[in-house]
Amino acid sequence: MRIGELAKRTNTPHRLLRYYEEQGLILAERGPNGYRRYNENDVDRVIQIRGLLDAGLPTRIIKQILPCLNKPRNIFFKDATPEMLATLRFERDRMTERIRCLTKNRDAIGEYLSTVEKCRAPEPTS
Amino acid sequence: MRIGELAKRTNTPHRLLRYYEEQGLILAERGPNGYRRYNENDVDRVIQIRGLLDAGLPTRIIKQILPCLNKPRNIFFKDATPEMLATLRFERDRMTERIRCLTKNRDAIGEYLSTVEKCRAPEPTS
DNA sequence: CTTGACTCTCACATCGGTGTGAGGGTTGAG
DNA sequence: CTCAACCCTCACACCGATGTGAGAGTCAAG
Repeated sequence: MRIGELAKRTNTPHRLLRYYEEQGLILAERGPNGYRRYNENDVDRVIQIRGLLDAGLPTRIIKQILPCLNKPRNIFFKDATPEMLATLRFERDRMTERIRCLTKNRDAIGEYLSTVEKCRAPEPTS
Repeated sequence: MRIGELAKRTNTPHRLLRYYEEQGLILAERGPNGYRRYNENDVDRVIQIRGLLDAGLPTRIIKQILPCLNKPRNIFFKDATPEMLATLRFERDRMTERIRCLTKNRDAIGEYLSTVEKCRAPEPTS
């Protein structure tokens, strides 16, 4: 598929797809006319990228962790340098901390909401 | 305490504490000399703010949800407008989505790491 | 052939969070 | 008194993610 379709299916502006490519997060083949060609996998990949960006990870880190993820477990074992592994552990722990923080605050919001609802319920609106 | 101590205890540059104040996330009393005075609660509050920022929430949203959180459940029930409640639900769901994404990717990193470790273990380094 | 929808590259703009420094007041220890 | 270590405000700079638009090529439908 071409960039327009990918943009629609991932709900992502063209501009950002090109940006992600520039940052090395996705790579697109080119048709003879110079147009980018994407495949089905790219849809999930872009969605994943956007999710991680939204969760506060910078492209630099996403680029490092993406190759180690959701792959048919074949590659990426030779070039796993100690520094790389350390980075991965560090980011994994950082993500755990983010999850902890988000969960705590989300639950607090939920609790607040249900409290409010309880206060409102006995008093019918009309 | 003054800004320096808060900065040290929250591991946050002065600049940002002033920025958070400017954005309405914290509010500091002022001593007669104009110096900001903080209390113990502000330590946790700043840490919480930083956690949320790191998890991708903008100050604008943090400002909205903070008053509904970790409070002695007393206030903030009259001014809970329907729009406000809708915002809260929306952000809560967004946070849930972030948690889902982070968890999935963190676990994938963990899996990768343990796979690598398993490959390395049987082969002593020396 | 023409037109409109799509694509390309390039470049400048914006926005939020953060860094940095200038210029100046306050305060406590020596 | 003086000096160091704080604090203040203000303002400009940076960086990463994103918006926007100009200028030009491609291509299918009419």
